[in-house]
Amino acid sequence: MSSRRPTIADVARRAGVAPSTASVVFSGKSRVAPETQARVREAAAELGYTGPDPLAASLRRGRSGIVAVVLHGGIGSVFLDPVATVLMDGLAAALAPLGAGLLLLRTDPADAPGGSGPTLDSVPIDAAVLLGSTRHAAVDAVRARGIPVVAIEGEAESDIPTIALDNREAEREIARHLAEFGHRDVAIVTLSLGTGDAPGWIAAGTEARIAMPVTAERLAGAREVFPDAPAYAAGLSLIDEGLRAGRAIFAAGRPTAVIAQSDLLAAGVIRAAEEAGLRVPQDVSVAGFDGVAIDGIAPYRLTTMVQPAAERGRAAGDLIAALLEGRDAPSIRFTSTFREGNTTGPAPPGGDEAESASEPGR
Amino acid sequence: MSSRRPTIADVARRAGVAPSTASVVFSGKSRVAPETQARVREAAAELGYTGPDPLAASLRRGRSGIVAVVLHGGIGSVFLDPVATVLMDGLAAALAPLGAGLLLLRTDPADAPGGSGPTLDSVPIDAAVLLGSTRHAAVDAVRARGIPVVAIEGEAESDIPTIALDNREAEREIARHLAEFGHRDVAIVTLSLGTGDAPGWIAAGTEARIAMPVTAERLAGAREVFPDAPAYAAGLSLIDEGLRAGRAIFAAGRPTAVIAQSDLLAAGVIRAAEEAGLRVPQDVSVAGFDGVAIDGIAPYRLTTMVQPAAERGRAAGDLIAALLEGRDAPSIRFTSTFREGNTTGPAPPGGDEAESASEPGR
DNA sequence: TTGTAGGCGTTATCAT
DNA sequence: ATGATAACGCCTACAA
Repeated sequence: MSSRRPTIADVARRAGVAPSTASVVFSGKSRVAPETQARVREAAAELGYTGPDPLAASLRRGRSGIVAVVLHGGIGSVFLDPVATVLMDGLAAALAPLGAGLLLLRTDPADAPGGSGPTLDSVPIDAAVLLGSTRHAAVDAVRARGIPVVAIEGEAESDIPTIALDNREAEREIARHLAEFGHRDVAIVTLSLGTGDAPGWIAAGTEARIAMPVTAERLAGAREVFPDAPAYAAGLSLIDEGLRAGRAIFAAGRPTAVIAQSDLLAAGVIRAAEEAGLRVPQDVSVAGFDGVAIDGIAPYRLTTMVQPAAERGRAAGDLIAALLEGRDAPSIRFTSTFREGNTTGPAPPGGDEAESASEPGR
Repeated sequence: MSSRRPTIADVARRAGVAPSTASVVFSGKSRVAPETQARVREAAAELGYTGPDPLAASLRRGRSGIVAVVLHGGIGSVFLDPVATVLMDGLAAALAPLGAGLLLLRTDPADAPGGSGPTLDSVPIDAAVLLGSTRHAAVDAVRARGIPVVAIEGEAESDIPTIALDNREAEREIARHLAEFGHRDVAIVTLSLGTGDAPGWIAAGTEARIAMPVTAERLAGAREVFPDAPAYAAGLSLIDEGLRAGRAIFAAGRPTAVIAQSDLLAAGVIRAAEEAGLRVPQDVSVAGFDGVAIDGIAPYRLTTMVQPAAERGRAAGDLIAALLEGRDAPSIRFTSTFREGNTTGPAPPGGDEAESASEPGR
């Protein structure tokens, strides 16, 4: 018969009430006589009406109940990182009471013209969370529209409220831990530089061009303690990438300790050390960063800086909630805490030939 | 001054054109004189108008550009599984040309009354993808509204189009591979039962109650070859869970082969074997399932059934695209292919005491 | 090429 | 407790 889906107006008509009354029956916003209520529900059932259309309701309310999460790179590569995963869980938890869901968006929809993918400004969102860098063309447009935007790990200079981490201080702390153990000959494995360069040793000039804030900050922290340590940049935060980096490092020299910028990388470095016949921590100490649970690295317990990932996600959610209510909310900076595991120990005695791991790359 | 955001009508007025003209300038749906266009854009810039409101546009078009992905459990636990991750990537890729983004929704919004979380029927979506089970209250409501729903790994009996996998046949195939190698004494490690039970040996009666289709199907396939093999149910698909299961198995007996229902579980079983002083594959063979890249299990290459995870995700996306265009689209069943690695081999000779791994649990 | 008009389906407000 | 009305902001025939 009718090809059109029934609307709340149809239901109201059939039940013999006003549309506004029917609406209230579904939203529960105000009291309705039980009898009227029953009539409305009955009419709805007869018509096959399943409730207000979310799109129309959203327009009317001015809220879609959707928060965008802007990712760098594909879903696959982002969620391989347990930190991102935990962050998202925290975020989802904080947003759930708002009834808001998470919409995954990527920054670079291949720029193909003609609308290849969904974009920040083509999609009905109430707010956005930036996961990597805050530099993104559509961000300004979205903010201009009055939509709250929050960043996790963004550039410091931006005026976007940020859920930051004490990357530099934390990395310095763990570097000091190694220094106190007597380590002098240390190598560093960094996260992606974000420059598009392939993984490999970081040349002197490259260091200033690092595009990923996290990477740069953690490196700077380590550098405060070990200014001349050679650094190898990994591609992604993965065990296998750490393995590659570790192989390169142990092929080039015999540092007594390796500082990895993530626990996954550290796990890979440990593998590489084992491969090279080195015991951890007797022959070489390995330190990580993040402190999230890593599947499959038992029986090691990494010495690492534990960042409050879930709390950060939750904080982002709370911040959004605040902004959405019109309160204004400040950036927050979280602190990491040192956790000693069984992967670091005193520097082995002997072989004090300075800089045995020095600048191998070229 | 004005507190209200400018609308396209404001822009049109200021530019001295009709609203429809301004609209066309932004959508590019039809040619507009360059000069008019410039006037409109200028007016927009002056007013701080950043483009049509996606919500209003969506209502008008009847499309929100959002596809829901319904997950079982938190984001954290779902994305720990590389298969899910790859599936999602494929899905996102297939949906991008449609300009559709992925909205993450979980099945069990803690059931807290009063609307604790976003739900399938409270959110403006164009379609939905069910990731785990298809049994979900809101699904019917959504389908009643005419919204396409597609399942990945759903119950067979449902009338929802499904992207299926030959779980049973595939697992039978790999079991046969082991049988041909002479293995008779085999243990099985299954994925979650979905019953809420804690990990542990599967009692005879439990087997019929398995709620996760994948688990039941793969188990059935293995059972065709090894009807009496003891089976241990893991909680999640994780290396550490496989390790736990493996420990339990090797503590209880000395099977010559272990069939794990996922590669992650297999990786854990291998660890457990190493712990127990068993060499893989000389002393014990280990077979997996999925064939996705697993971070950190080098140098092993698992013998496994490779499922086309990315293709499945893409197929789900294509299916949705078809349904959205009104074409109707059939369920698809994908086939897994056997891949021999270095973790399975001939059953070791000797010790033929039948069923050395038999029913240890109780 | 540009303008006019009507409606997409709701819900908030105000009156009754 | 219920009803009438007016937006929410846009888009698309259709007419000029």
